[in-house]
Amino acid sequence: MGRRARLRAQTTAEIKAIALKHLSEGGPDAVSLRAIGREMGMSGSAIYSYFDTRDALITTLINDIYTSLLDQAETARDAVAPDDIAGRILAWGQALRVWSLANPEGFRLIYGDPVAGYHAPTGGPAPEAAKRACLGLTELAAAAWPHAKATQASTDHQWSDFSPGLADTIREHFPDLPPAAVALALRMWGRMHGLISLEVYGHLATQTGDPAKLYHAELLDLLRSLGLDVEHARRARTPHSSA
Amino acid sequence: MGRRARLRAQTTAEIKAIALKHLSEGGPDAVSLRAIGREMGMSGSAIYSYFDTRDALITTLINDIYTSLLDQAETARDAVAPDDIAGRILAWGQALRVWSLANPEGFRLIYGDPVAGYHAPTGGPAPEAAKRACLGLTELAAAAWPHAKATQASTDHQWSDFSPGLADTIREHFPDLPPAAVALALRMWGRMHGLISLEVYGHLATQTGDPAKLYHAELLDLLRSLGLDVEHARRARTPHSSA
DNA sequence: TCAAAGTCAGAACGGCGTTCAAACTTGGTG
DNA sequence: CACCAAGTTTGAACGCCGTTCTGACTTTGA
Repeated sequence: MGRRARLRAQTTAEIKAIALKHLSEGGPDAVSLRAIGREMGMSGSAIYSYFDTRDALITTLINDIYTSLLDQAETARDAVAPDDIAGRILAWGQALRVWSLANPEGFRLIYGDPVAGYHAPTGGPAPEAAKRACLGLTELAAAAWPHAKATQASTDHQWSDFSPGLADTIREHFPDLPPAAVALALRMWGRMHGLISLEVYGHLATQTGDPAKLYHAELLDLLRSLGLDVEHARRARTPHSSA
Repeated sequence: MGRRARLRAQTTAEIKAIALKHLSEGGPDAVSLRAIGREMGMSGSAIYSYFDTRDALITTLINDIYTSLLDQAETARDAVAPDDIAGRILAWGQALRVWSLANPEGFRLIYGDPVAGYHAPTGGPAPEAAKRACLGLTELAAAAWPHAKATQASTDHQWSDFSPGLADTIREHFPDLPPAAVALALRMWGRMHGLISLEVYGHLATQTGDPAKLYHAELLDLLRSLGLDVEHARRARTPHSSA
């Protein structure tokens, strides 16, 4: 890599770093090409050498942020013994919430309206990270499935209910998993996402002063509905931290 | 009301109507004072006679939209016999999803980033509607509580966990309700919100082709975890409509 | 009748994303 | 070495935005 390419990579990284700083400090609309250039001592239009458009910059930000979220979730999960299924689900869920509250603007970027007028490129904002999220969840659901299938099979799901790409990927990694378990994974995702989303967007703060306790109770209820040992997980309760 | 006040009310209504049209057609950033004025044959600055700022207009839009959501949810719930608790919860949940998919931009306005740079006035965007939402949910949780308390009391909640305003309001309407039931109401909200939010923001479309089935399964699981009769509710299953 | 209050247009300010032509810098080839 | 092509950067420009301000016009009510 020649000198030119090195400078280019460095400038690109600086643009992204400043964009991230502006994002966390001033929200999505503070990520402006002109403002970034101003802070770098460049004109706003110069950034077009590095990103075709503002949306392209936002897209790479989403990619980076989504990846960091999954790094954290996977790390938290893998810190728990593989046979402690309840603990792994709990760790994953807590990691999601902790990360989301620490990076609310990142959460908004991934799961909310990224930015005014932004439209994600085809294939979603961050296909790679989304796939990891889906697989991670499915792994947990697969581990819990032997305990959960008795209570979770009440609705009939078919493979045709899911997108072909997802179905193939999952059957490749988990050959024996029935489609109902994939539905369970998506519903687990929804359960975690619901309270976190409400909290990040400020809809819980007006109701409860201890959202952490609420979320933990929800995770325990989830574990219970999966037929997993709740007593064990309750001892690992996180302190009630406020955001 | 004099002639002048009548004209004023009419113009205000027209501004709101056009703003709603632009919102549903072009997303939040299409709600621009200049564009509204242009469509009405007015200058953009003239709108400042009716709304102090763009945020004020957005705030009243949120109020109207939030109110329409709750009208629909309450109507759907009240169409079911009061003693059919499972049916009422199901009706409420389905109404939330149907409305949200029919008014995705409204959903984003209420529960997501309303619009670039918008900051809600103190007390939340629509305190009145939010209160109705909370009370409606609590009513359902209260009705289900006799069946649910055996399984839902695993975490200890106190009244001090909730904001004083909420606690007082609820104790006024439901004197005998324990705080754990309020926590249950909030968690029910979170469960419904999670999948709906993922679907509205397009995160489910890449995974499943039948989000309605997934959501219905989630509601059934919720009812089951409340100790309610699921068989009866399953017969009232909604057809699998795609958004 | 007449002043106060309300309503409106139009210009202006500073912000934005984006485009474009022109200058400048760098890289590699003959 | 010279030289050209490619990459980089600037600054002006276009059209959009929210907001403010001034001045004209209309309605209201005493």
